[in-house]
Amino acid sequence: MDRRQKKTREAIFNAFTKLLAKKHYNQITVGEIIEEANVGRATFYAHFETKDFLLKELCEELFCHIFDATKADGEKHHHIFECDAPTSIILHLLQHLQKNDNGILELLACENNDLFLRYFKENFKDLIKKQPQIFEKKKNTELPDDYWINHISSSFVETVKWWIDNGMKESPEALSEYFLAVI
Amino acid sequence: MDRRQKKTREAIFNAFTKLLAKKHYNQITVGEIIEEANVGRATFYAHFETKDFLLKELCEELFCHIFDATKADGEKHHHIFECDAPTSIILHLLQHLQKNDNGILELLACENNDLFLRYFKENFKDLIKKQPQIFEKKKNTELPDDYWINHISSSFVETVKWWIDNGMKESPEALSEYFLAVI
DNA sequence: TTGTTATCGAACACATTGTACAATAAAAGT
DNA sequence: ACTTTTATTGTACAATGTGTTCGATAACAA
Repeated sequence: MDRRQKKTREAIFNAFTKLLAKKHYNQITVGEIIEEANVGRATFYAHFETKDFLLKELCEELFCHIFDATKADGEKHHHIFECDAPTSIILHLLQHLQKNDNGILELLACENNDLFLRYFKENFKDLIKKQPQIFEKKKNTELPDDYWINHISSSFVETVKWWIDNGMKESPEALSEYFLAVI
Repeated sequence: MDRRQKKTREAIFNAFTKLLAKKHYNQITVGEIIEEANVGRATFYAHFETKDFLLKELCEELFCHIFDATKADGEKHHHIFECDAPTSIILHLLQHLQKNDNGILELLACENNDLFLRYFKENFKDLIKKQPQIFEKKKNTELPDDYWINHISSSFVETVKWWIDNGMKESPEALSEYFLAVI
């Protein structure tokens, strides 16, 4: 990709992220974004069809990044943990979040986090579907698989959300224990 | 309240609900609402400051209604169930939802249900906070109360969401069992 | 009946959107 | 170094939506 394209794309993402931390998505205008990004109006529309597409692409970049990193880490540390127990995966994710590489925390914490949380949950669901053995349900219960996967995914997302909203006082280890306790 | 005011307020709510079942909130214009409701533009703004306020008031009416009904039912049938076990309250709520008095199902099922689900969860939280004895956590775990209440509330909302998204094939009794099984 | 109040329709200023185009600057190919 | 291609820019533009104003009309309450 052209160096110029990367630069403007980056600038628009940064400006958008900065604005999202302050205002609700609905109240952010394209005019504000291009002003914050120092980018021409036509340039914006050359990159993104609408504001909605911008949001979508931002989400995809962020979550691809964090979940790919998790998977890569999982592979790398496979020998250390010697099994992919739930604890190790959950911990990896929480620690990764705590580091806050991409400013993802601001987006998960901001007022209109619905869309981010939805993407978060979908990515987590996929993670579980690919490795169903890590969260086996108790064998005496008659739950639909689909319901079970949905339940642990949303519980995890809600756990993270609770964590962030309460100032992230707890350690990733403690939070991981809470989560595994209710599951 | 004036009979005319009630009428227009009702008409606007109905039009808005109808549109919400079809289109995303962001893509609904005031123009469409007043056309569907057969109401003058100035009249709309005499009732609701903005579209956001309309949504807020609609949510409040709906959930006040359903949770008040639940509480009232709870009182009425108190002698039948003889205790406020989780089962009876959950069943009441699910049966109430299944009846779909206020067209609330369409709103919970529609594309942009985030706001409704949030209101739903908040109301459920309040219900639990007022009667904390019905969902006691296991005594050997060291969970923060706040985390626990948040967890069962969001799990219940997610259960209902899953139910609706899957066509509500299960009976309220079965769904209630699923929910209590994972809690 | 009389006074009050909600509604109406039309008009209005204003903001935002998404597009078009010619000029300019940066990148890539030769 | 020269040329070609491509991205960016600024401006202008039509189209749409927002929220307000105002006089006229109809429904309401006393």
